[in-house]
Amino acid sequence: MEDRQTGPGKDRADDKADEAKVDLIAVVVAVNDGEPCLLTIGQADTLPSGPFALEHRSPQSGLRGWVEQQTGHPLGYIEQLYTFADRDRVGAERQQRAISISYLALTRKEQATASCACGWHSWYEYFPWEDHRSGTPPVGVDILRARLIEWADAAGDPATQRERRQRVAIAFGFDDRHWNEELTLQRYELLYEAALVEEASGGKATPPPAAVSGKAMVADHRRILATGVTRLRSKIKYRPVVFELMRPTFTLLQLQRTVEALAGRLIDKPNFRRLVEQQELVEETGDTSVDTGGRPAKLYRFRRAVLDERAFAGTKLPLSRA
Amino acid sequence: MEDRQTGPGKDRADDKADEAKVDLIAVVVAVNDGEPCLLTIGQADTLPSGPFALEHRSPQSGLRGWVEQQTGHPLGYIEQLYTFADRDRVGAERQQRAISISYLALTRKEQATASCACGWHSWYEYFPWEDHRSGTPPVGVDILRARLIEWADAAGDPATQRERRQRVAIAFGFDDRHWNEELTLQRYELLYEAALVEEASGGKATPPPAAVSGKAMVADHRRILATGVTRLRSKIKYRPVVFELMRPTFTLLQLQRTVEALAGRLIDKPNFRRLVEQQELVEETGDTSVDTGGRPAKLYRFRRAVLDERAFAGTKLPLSRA
DNA sequence: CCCCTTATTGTCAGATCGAATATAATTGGA
DNA sequence: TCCAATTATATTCGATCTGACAATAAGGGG
Repeated sequence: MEDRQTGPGKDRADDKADEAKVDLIAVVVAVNDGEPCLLTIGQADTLPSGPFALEHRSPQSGLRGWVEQQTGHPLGYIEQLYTFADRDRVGAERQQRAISISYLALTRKEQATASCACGWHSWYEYFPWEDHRSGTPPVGVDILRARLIEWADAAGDPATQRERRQRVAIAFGFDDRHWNEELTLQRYELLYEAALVEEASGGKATPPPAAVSGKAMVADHRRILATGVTRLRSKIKYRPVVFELMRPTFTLLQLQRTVEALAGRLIDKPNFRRLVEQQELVEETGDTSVDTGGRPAKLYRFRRAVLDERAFAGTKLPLSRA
Repeated sequence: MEDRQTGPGKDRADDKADEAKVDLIAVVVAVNDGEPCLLTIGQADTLPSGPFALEHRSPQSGLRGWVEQQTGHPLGYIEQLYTFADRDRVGAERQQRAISISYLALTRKEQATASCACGWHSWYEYFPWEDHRSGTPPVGVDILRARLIEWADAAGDPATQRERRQRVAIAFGFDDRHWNEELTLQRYELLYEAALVEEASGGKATPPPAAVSGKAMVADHRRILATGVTRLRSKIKYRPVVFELMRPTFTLLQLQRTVEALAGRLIDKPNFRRLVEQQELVEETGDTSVDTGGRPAKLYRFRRAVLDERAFAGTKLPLSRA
């Protein structure tokens, strides 16, 4: 079975020119005090990464090694995100192809080890327009809106103009449309196309100030981050992954704040409680939290058993429409 | 920005040993007469694939080239599935790492070109236990069930026994649990672990006959197919991808049969109609179908405009519980 | 004209969801 | 000590969605 001789993928002329460098790259997320944080190295503009080497049994294990070596941070939950392999994705300087297999990792910040050239930064530093927890759109969105409409109207024919305006309106929830937090990647790609982020166009156009257009990253790392944000915002709605980010014991409000941090929007407290409880995702520990004013809150822990008990095709947190 | 010097992934010692062969591999799906079909080459046991070469602008374009060359079939819709890269995934014979970037492609069978060493096969030939459209579980599932329980009980300690039994029951919907059609990959991996499919264990154990355990495929192609089935069964619920598989014009029953073919289960006709219509996914053409007995059916076409109009975070076809 | 087949429309009860209200248990200050 | 502020927790209500089923319409063939 292993040694077939017919069919392709085997009968190719084995030209060594087809070989490629393969990198592993990680979007490592934690949530602290209601801020979703990203683990970076360098000038807070680089994701941890390293080459996929022969001694690695699997890409996951290779990734764990690189992240731990570069940041001192051991990883828990990991899932594959996407494989980036377009020819021009990393600049045209090298003739060898650059392939990056990206992963999303969830941890907690506390286990931080001491000194290293790494740091945690709120992911809203990179995407200021993604944080809608204040109820209203963040500052600067009006500037982006103006520039995006400018870009749409700069198109040649009216059909393209309309099409661009519509894409912008849907992605950003303009014109009475509701904000869809899962479109992070679409929004970033739109801003890139409109040359409103620093990474685009090799610095020909002049993007808005960083407070509006966000902190840039090396190569296409910010796009990879956007991919991770989109995946995570989608996944918390049907799989109990939030708990990877929680301490062993927590209050329901802490849990809610974590979800809100990831989703970038507020959710209704009673409804959130109802959902979490009727899904039996958590159980009381019996203790109550040391208080920050007001009535003490019960402490809960995640019922790991649910991971085995159920198949989770619909765990839905209350994050639908507007 | 492109020529950073700090950070990893760059400061590595450039040992050529880290290079790898990267393959592109396609799960090409069409639906004909209510049967979901897979495009294969070889002895109907191989997915179209080929090396990712330097001249390819992107993996997608490379994939299109390989599939067209090997099967004569042009591809339309493509999405990335998963990147397989574990060291032992393709047999231990070669010392070089084998990486496969897999894609899911949706087309229609009609555009088939003439002679080539390729063919279409119902995907239920590979996964007989996945077709629940008759209402009851397919024949042979009782055999699998017995063998799976046998496997569970073969575990050393009682804890592992219980855990295995529970995994089996959830994945296959035993013990009054409902059948979840999205767990195709989980089920295949369970059968693999229990050595009930031919690919497992190098032929040490004796799996059930092919009519029960399904047709085997080369290397890990069947696992890749299972990944594609899972993805597609999940995706039809929240994105209007079914229409990639339909003719330009179709009746609502044809549309329903296509969804049922993919999902492997029957759905309620009036509810399906209601959903499709209230989502405004289709519009009438004005014509009616040439009839196969009974009242003539209106013909519809897909409203491509919805792809632009909406963001599709919840299009849900009626495929929830039992 | 009757019967069979398929298409199309309609109804109804239960579950879900978003929104809002009401009550309980603390802390801190008057 | 009592009141006000704060946060936790419990309950209600109506709109919508969903799954199940029933009813009617429009053809073809005897």
